[in-house]
Amino acid sequence: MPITPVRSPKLYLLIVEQLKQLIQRGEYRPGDRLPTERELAQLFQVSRAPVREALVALELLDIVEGRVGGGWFVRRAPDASLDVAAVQGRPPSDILHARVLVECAVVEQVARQCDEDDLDALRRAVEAFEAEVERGEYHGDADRLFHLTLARASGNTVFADLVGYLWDLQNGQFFQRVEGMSGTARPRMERYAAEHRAMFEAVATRDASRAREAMRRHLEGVYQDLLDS
Amino acid sequence: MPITPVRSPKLYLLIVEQLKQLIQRGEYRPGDRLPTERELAQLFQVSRAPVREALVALELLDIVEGRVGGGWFVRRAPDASLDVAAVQGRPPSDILHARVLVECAVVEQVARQCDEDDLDALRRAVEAFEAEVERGEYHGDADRLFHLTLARASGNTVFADLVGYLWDLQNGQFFQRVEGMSGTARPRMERYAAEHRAMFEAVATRDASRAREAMRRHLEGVYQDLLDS
DNA sequence: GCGGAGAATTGGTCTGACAATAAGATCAGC
DNA sequence: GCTGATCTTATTGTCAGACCAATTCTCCGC
Repeated sequence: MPITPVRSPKLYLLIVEQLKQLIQRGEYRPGDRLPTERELAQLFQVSRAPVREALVALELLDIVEGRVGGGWFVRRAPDASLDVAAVQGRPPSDILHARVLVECAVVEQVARQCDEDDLDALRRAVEAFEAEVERGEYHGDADRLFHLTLARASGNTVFADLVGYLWDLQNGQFFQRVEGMSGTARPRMERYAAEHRAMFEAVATRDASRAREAMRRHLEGVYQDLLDS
Repeated sequence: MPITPVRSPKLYLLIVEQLKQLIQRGEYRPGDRLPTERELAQLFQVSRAPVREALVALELLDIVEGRVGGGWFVRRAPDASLDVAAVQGRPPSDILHARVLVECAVVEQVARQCDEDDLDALRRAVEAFEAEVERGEYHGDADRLFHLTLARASGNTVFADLVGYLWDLQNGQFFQRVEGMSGTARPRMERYAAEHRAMFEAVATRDASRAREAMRRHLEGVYQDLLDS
C-alpha cells in the first residue's frame, strides 16, 4: 500500500510548474522568447542551475526550445492536466456529484453500445475485484480498474480521464490506507463486489436505465461509507 | 527536398538518448539504482551539469526518480509512444461530449440555485468577453473565465476543476493562438458573446431548461467551428 | 539604405564548493 | 547476539564564478 509519498520540494520542479502555468495561461505564447536564463534565475531568486534543469526538462516535453546564443522559445502550450496532487482536497459531496454525473452517463452509454470485447474486459475486471475481496485484501487497484474499464468501454477517452481523476480524488483523500480489511470493511467490499457485478449484468443485458440506477446507488453507498468512517 | 537541419548536438540530449536506450534494453530495470551522477559524468566523459539536466528531464517523463542523498532510480521503461501520446490530444468529439455532459449539468444547477453574487460575477464575465470581442482581440481568457465562473457558481469545486480541464483540452489543442481575429473569426466571436449573454439571461431568469439548451447549442456550435477551421 | 566587422548577449559546459538528506557503519547497553 | 541510537560516509540539490561558441545587436564606412 503506497504510503503518501513525502516529496521534498526540489527547486527545479517548482520552476517547471510555474513555467508551465505561465505558458498555459498565455503569459508566454508559442513563438515567444522567454527571459534569459540569468533573468529567470533572478526572477525565481535561484541560481542558473535549477532554471536550466527546468528548461531542459520542458524541452524534452517539446514545450520550449533552446537555441545556443539565441534564447529559449515557446513551442507549444503544455497539455491540459488533471493533477490530483495539485488539488488540496475537495468536499466529498462535490466529488460524489461529479462522479454520479459522469459515471452514470458512462455506464448508460456503455450499456447501449459496447461490444463483446468490452464485456470481456469488464467481466475480467469484476472477477479481479471479487478475487481480491475473496483473498481478504483490498488496495483499490481492482476497484479503480473496474470503473476505468467501464469508462474506456464508452469509447470516450476523455471520460476515462475524468473517471480516473475522480476516483483518485475520492480515494486518495480518504482511505489512503486500508489495512487488512478489519471488521466492517469486509462486508463493505463484498457489497461493492456484488454491486460491480450487478452493473456488469445490467450492461451485459443492455439495460441502460438499470445500469445507471445501479451506478448511482453504488456511488452514493460508497459516499455514505466514507462519511461513516 | 527538405534539407535536414543540422542541429548542434547538445550533450544533455545525447545523454538522455543513451540513458533511455540503456533502460529500454534492460541494462537498468525498474527499481534499479543508476550509477551516481559523478560516476555517470565520468562514464560519459562530461561534467555533472549535463548529466543532471538529462536526469531531471527523464524524471519529468516519469522514467527515473531522484532521491536526495539516495541516488537515481529507474521507475519504468520509456515506451516510444509516450512522447507521441503526450503530444496528441483527445478526439475533439470526445471532448465535446464530455463538455456537454458536464457543462449542461452545471448551467442547469446554477440556474436553479445561484445567488445575487454569482449573477454579478457572471455578468462581469459576460461583459469582459463582449469587451474583448469589441476591441477585436481574442486570446481566450475571457471565454475561459465565463465557463469557469459558471462552474464556480454551481458551488461544486470539482465541477470547476473539470470545466477548466476540458476547456484547456479543447482550446489548447486547436487555436493555440488566434492572432488579430481575421476574416471569419470575428462573426464567430460575436456569436459566442451573444450565446454567453443568452445563457446568462436564462440563468438570471432561473430558466434551467432554456439555459441547458443554450449551453448545448453553444458547445456544439463551437465544436463545428473547430472542425471547419 | 546597405553590408560588414566588431562588440555584447546568451546558451552550453566546466569546476569547485557547500548544505541537506539518506544510507551504511559503529558502538553502547542489555 | 540483538537492539537501538549515534556517527560517518555517500549522494543529491544548489550555488557561484568562469569560459567557450553561437547568435544577435550595434555601429561604422560606403
